Amino acid sequence: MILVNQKQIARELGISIATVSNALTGKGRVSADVIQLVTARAEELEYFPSAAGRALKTGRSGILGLVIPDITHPVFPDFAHGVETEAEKCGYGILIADSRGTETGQKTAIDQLIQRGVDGIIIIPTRSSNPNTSKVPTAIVSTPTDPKSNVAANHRQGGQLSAQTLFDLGHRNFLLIGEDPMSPVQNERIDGMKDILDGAAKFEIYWANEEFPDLVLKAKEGVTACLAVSDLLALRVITEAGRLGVRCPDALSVIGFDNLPLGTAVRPTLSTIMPDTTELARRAVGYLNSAIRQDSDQPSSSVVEMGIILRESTQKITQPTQQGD
Amino acid sequence: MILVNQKQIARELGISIATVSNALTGKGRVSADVIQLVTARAEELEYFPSAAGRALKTGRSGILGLVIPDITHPVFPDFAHGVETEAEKCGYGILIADSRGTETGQKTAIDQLIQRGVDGIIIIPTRSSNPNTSKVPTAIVSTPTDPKSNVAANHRQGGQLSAQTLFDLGHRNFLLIGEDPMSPVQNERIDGMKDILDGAAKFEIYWANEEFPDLVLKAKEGVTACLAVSDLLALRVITEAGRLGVRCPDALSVIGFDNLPLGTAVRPTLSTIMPDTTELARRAVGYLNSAIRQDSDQPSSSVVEMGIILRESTQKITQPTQQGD
DNA sequence: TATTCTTGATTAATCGTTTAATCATCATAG
DNA sequence: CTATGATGATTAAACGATTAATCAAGAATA
Repeated sequence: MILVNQKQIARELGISIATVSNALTGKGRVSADVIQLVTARAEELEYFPSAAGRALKTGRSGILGLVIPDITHPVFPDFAHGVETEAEKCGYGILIADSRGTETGQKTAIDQLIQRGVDGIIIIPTRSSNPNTSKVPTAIVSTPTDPKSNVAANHRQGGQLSAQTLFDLGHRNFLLIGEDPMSPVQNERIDGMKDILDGAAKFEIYWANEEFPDLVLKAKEGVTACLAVSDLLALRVITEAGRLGVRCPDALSVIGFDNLPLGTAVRPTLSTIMPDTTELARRAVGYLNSAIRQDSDQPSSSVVEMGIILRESTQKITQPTQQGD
Repeated sequence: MILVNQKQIARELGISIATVSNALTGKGRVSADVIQLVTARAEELEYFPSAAGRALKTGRSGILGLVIPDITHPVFPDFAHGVETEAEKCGYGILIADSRGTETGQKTAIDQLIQRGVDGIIIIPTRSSNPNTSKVPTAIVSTPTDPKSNVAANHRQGGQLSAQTLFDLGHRNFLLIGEDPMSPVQNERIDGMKDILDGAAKFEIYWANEEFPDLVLKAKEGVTACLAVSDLLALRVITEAGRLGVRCPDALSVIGFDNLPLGTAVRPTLSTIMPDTTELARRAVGYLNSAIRQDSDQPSSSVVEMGIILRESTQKITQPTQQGD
């Protein structure tokens, strides 16, 4: 556990510490052969510069904070993964903090991160909160309609894509299912669906935490497609339908959101709408990066489009459903 | 973005920096009223001690590293969440690194963390790798049979619990389904199931990435229960069975592992076996903590038992299945 | 009164790295 | 032959917090 520092390298080679530092960082004036000598010795001794020493002097820690409402939410890992790889490319590490969905939790999480000396913070805000972060550069990942959002996925366009896809497959009688009517994300997705369906098809909206639709009844009424705001909800629809004898996708096409791992495990496999999380992460890190180095060309708020993954759960309509009420 | 440091507080109050430090940390000798004065002023100015300065002097960063094979694996978030809350109780932050499942990825991840000055590392090793971490205290979270494991969930006992539960419900003809025959975790779970069933009941083992069983045929042969090594696999079984007309849980009871969120979304809701991840995280952090402070009473390798969550997918057997071949 | 203790505060050194300022040496130009 | 420049390396001062060593002054003891 003995530490190798520049002092040791300097002593061994009989040169000054400053020269070692200059040789390793490429700054200052050092002869080529001394650079050679120093880097070789550093390699041998497995020298790693002290993060603390460097941070103290430069005022930058090389660490970004990531604040999320809930680690256990299944959408998170993909995003975190993207942020992590993207940050690494820029030479940053990622310190995660869970705000536990509360505003106070978010505040303490942010304070924690600042206290640990992060250079910047990426925040996925808890529901309609107003994170105060005057002290450190920040990138807020929220929804396009959130005025303080710096980076967002286009949930509304995702909703449009969801509806349009099934409309194009011939469906004309829809069930739109959300989980929580207070969620901005879910509402934007629903709004997108309505953009397409309003006036063009029949549809009904249900919020699952209030009332779950009677799928047999709905099937009888002519519903042939169900647009869910999440894969978990879509899973519930598929399996609930299956147990009631409404076969999917023959009698009912279903599509979800977020491309969770369950989508390839369930039978039929689940079609889904999802943002390019890698791109989302790249923009968040990129935005933060330029905020940190105070670039003049601060990128403005950007929005990432959503894409679709077609699997078995969405099919062309079989019998034209002109029977309904 | 102006920084408040001890020097500023000292200057404003007309005292020395050392006194400020002593007052804030409670060390040294300081009069009660000076402590009062200093803490009050620190509060006002929203003073946060510089992580870098403190780390440099004390040699400890207050940050733990967490190395995992794959952030996007659905089991991870629960564990990460536990580690994060547990670490926070001990005053640590968590720096995450994804080893991407490869041995070289793991090596670079560990090096990265060391370079960033973490005080210790929690590693979930990539399959049968031998992480070299002589440089920093380490807690390895693996399986009970892995000799280098410091903390582990008792997968075998979990397998036993899975089988025993359904055996007690009257089932005597089982399907055991794994995904990957090379996975130590999955094999230990299967071994546990065999511990219970060998000689006591009829059973067959399938590995899904090689061959998925014909559920209709198996039902005809008298199978009434399916033990899957993961919830994702269980989901596939439930939905595959449903689409083939083998109703769950009436004709087939199914149980999985890991308590994924999908377990409450699928119908029937899924019974599952899972470790107490909070406890697992607590032990990992606890082990690491005492390794860092070089406690003499270094806890030995510990194993966390698994528990069961009973939901709708497991039911008492209806007709005694003495018909089989 | 002289000596020792106690209390409360200050000085100064230290952690490891960076960097501006300085210096020595040698070559080139005037 | 001296003045100027360029080159390569060294000195020394930071960064912010901690901490051992020191000191001053008043209280207690002999």
